[in-house]
Amino acid sequence: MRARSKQGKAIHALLTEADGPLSASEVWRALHASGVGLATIYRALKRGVEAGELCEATLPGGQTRYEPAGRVHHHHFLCSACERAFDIEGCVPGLERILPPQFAMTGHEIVLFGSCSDCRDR
Amino acid sequence: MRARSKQGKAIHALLTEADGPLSASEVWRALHASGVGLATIYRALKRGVEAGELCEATLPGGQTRYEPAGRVHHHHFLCSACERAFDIEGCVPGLERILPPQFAMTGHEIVLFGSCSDCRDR
DNA sequence: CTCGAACTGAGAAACGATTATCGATTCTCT
DNA sequence: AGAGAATCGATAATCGTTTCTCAGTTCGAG
Repeated sequence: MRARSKQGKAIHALLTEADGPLSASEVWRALHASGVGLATIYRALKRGVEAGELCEATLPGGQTRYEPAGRVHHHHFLCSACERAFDIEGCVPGLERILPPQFAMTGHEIVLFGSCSDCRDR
Repeated sequence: MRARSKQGKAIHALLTEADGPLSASEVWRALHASGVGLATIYRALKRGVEAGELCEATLPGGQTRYEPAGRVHHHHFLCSACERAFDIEGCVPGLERILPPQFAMTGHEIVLFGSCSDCRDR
């Protein structure tokens, strides 16, 4: 196993410190100024998922978002204005009560929509 | 205003009778045997949204799904095997309790994942 | 019935997201 | 330092989805 490259460290650090899952292009927006190419970002994200260090967040929207694996169960807030996703702690009980019996549930995702603090005033 | 065409009626009927929101390609799979072209489906879906008769379901996945507008509040089940979406009646209370105060919530979506009845045995 | 507007099917084109390719660079081990 | 493998950045290519174009058809008011 080879050590993580400088670029790989930067990508991983960005995802770890972010307020929520990031898409490849969001990572690129943050890092291309320091010379990181888009292909490198896609490669690092894919490698991260294969290595079990990252996982894909299943949110609405055209692009895959990534977050560090192994986080405690949480959900997401999606800002309709800036399209950013934010982590939300906690969950709600009673989901199995609305599940019809013919389905076998393996997971769930709750997405709250609205405006984030940066966009709510404007 | 012109009356709905034969094709438009078929598309609307399909969406109304479906178990959940359908994507353009799902509609096409159901109707191309009767000679309906893919472009017609995209045009009818877009027209339906503009006319307020249809709305887009905001679910994870690469394609937009459509359902008749004006349905009572409900959520969706997404089969991981066949990728079909199904309507689920009901909702759960307490979502506002997990919303951090810096966000302004305008809506929410709950997606349950798992296997539908057709896929759970295989 | 006649005309023009709206609609159609087929296929080409556009689009955004992602992946593959290239030669150059960096890393790790010896 | 030197060899070989992994990674890099740039860019071309690919992929699935959606839109556009065009010539032919259908609708509906007059």
